[in-house]
Parts: sequence; C-alpha cells; structure tokens
Amino acid sequence: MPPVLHSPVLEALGRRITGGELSAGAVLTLDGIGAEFEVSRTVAREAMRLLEALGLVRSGPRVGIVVLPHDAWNVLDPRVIEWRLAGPGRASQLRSLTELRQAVEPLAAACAARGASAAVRDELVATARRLRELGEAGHGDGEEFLALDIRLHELLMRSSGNELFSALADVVAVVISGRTHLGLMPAHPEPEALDAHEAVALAVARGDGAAAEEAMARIVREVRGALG
Amino acid sequence: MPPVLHSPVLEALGRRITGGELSAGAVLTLDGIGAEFEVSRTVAREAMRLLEALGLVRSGPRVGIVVLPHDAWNVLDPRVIEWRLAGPGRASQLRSLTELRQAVEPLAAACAARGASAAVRDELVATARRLRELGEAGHGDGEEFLALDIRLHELLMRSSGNELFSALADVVAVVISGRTHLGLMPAHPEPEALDAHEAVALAVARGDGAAAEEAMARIVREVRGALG
DNA sequence: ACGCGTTAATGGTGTCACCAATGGGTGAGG
DNA sequence: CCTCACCCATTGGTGACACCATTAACGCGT
Repeated sequence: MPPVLHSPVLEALGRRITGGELSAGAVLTLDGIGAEFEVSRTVAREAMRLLEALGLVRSGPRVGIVVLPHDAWNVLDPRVIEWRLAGPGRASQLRSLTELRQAVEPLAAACAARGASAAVRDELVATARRLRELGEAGHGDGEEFLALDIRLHELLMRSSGNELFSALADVVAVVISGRTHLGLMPAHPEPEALDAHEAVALAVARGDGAAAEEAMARIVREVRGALG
Repeated sequence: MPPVLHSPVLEALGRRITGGELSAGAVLTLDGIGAEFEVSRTVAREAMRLLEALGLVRSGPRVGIVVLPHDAWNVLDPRVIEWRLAGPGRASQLRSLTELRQAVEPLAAACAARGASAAVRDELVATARRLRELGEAGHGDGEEFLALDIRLHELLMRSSGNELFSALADVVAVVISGRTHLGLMPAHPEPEALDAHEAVALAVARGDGAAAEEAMARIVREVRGALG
C-alpha cells in the first residue's frame, strides 16, 4: 500500500536493459548501482536478485552483473512486458502480444460462456452497449472507451474459470491500453469491431461458447490487421 | 550453470505455500525463516523478495510476511507452475495448463509452418517418424518417447517466430513431462495421436499453416479428453 | 617468444550490529 | 461498549566486515 517502493532501482535498470540502452554483455557492479542511485549495497543486491529472477542479468564473483541476451528474458512477466512496451521495439512487442491474444482470447471467451456468473453476463452486455454508444459518438480514442474496453476483456478472461487466462488479463489490459495511448486507436472504430464486441457479450450471455469464440476471433483478427 | 543456488529457502517456502501447507493469511517472520533454515536475515529477506515478486506473499513492518490467497499468485511463472505441479492439486493445474496449450499450440504450429528453418522442418518429420515407431512398439510411456515428444513440441513453439510462444515452450515441456511421470501415458498411444503428430510435422514441413493448426488442435483436444 | 603454473586483485556472497519507520494490538479513558 | 493514543514488535535500510570463487596478470622455464 505504501507506494514507497524500495526499488526505483529495479524499475530504472529494468527499463534500461529491456530498452536496449544496456545491451547483452554489458557489466554492472553493485557499487556502481549503489553509487548511481545512492542506495546501499543491500538494496542494490535485492534489485539485482529481482533482475536475475526475470532473466535479465546473471551475476557471478569477479564477473559483476552481466546483462543477458533477450532470449533469456522472462518475456511473460508483466513487468518485462510493460517495460518493453514503453521502450523502443514496442511495435514488435505489440505484435507478439497480439498474437498471444489471438491464441488465448477466443478460447477464454468460449470458456466464459460456460462459466460466467449472471452478474458478469449482465455487465458484459451493458458494457458492450455503452461501448457501441461511445464508438458511434466518435469517442473511440477516449479514456472512457478505453476503460470499458479493458473492462470487457478483463471480465471475459477472469470468468473463463482458468486461472492462467485470468493471469493474462493484466497483459491484455496493458496491450489495449498501450494501443490507444500510442495513438493507434481511431476516434470512430470500425462498425464491425463494435458489432463483434456486442456479439461476444451476447453470446456469452446466452451461453453460446462457439459463437463467443468466433466473435472474439473476429475482434482479435481485426486488431492484428490494424498492426500490419 | 550456477545452479549453486543460495536459496533452497525459496524452493522450500515456495513449495510449502503453493502446496497449501502454508495457507493464505499465515504469517512468517524473517527471524523465523532465518532460524529454521539457519541462514542470515539478509538471505531470508532476499528469498522473501523473490516470493513477493511471485505474488506469493506480502510483507510489511510490524505485519511480518503474510501468505497471499492463490488468486494473487503469479501463476504464469515457470517456478510457480513447477511447484504447483509437484504438489497436491496437480490434476487441476494440469487441466488449466492443458487448456492453455489448447489455445496456444495450434496457432504456434501455424506460425511455425511459415517461419521454421529447413533444418527444423527436417528434424520435425524425423522426430514424428521415430515417435510413431516407438509408439507402435509399445514404448509410449518410455523416456525416449517422452524426450522426443517434448522435443517436437519445443521445436514447434520455438520456431513460431514469437518470443512469447517460445517462452511457453518450457511450460509445455513441464506439462508433457508431468503427464507421463504421473503415469497418465499409455504404453500404446492412440494411433490417431501418432497420426496427428506426424500430420503436424508434415504440414509444417510443406509450409501448410492451416493443416498444421488443425492437426495440432487434434493433438491437444485428445490430450484434454484424456484428462476428463 | 611462447606456454603454463602461480599469485594477486576484484567483486559477489553471506553475516552482523545498528537505527529508522510503521502500523496493529493494547489498554486507558470516556 | 466504543474511541483513540501510545507502545513495541518487525520490516526497511545502512555500513562494515570476512570469505572465496574467478579472472587476469605475472613470472618462470624452455
């Protein structure tokens, strides 16, 4: 709760490495980190341990802390994802993530059609309806549209009954958020996109897994198309 | 590798929490950990930080280290997955993971059909062929069959051209391995399963993404059916 | 000049003692 | 019985220290 995070160090170093500012093979030392961020060795060590757990660095005696090549990174960790989305290469990262969405979200929607609670079904159709209103009014790039879009996808993932899909809800949220904050979202969304969102909600509401899966596939395909 | 891990503490605590031995709300203290594992407070703190990064615990002054409910866990982290597969609830975990495979692997196979190198295509068909031989000879539950099965799926994921799918290759490997080591693998695999594996390999070899996706979907559907 | 064993410097690993901050439990007072 | 202020257990963070693996430099012999 106290956002007083003991590790702005981790944040800075993580972004620096994932952003390519520190490329593979670069070497850091605890003293260097401590000096730059004006922290003690202990907290530098803790930040380093976290970085190590994320697969970004590896440390050894006499060697210091060496930055690992990107194929050793824990690319599925939310922190790494966010850092990479904030740095250069965000386009490529966005493509990879969208491909993952393409794989997961349709199935998640199908599962949600089987397992969602009544309250969730209601909120889904209400959200989709409001989404259509905002989209047709030309606010497809606004904050409220964004929040509702995220909410709808999050509801679907979390209601899938699969904790792994639930965990990916955060990732999807970051991706959606990233898309509009990078200015890739049109003020007037494609009508078929709005149709598809409503179709997913309605399909889940009536428990039609196949239809939900198909409609969600349409959504993600459209998103993917928009990225090239 | 420096598997010379300074933190058997993390292993032990992680398994204890994910296994339910320490349920949500349980409280630990650094001194307690230090005393039990005979380590200093510093290393106990580092282990705790890692646990915290995995979403297993939360720590605060005067509060100690409280175990978080399972829906706060970082269920997509390989370590958490492995711990949970080793403890009770492995059946449920296996179901969730298989559902994830069902979502990801078909698309990954389709991508691999577009992006795999010539060497990979060759190895894929060779592996599938050997797999059939072993399966028909009644060694479907043997170690060599397992290794080849893992190798085939790993090749597909890693050749997908998507680093996120690559990262999931480890997970898939653990799942496949878990299935046979838990005795859920028949000595004589279903002929259609062998057919499907060969079909995937051949489809990828000739660059037919749609066929690869369909065949892989058949494989995973069969696996899922075997779990109930 | 080259190869190889020995030695020294480097920098992480782990421990300890210490102080600051915090927030939940406790008990006094209304 | 409820409120609220205080206390202190426990984490957060610092600095100094010993230890030791690894690397690089050195020196010796050929």
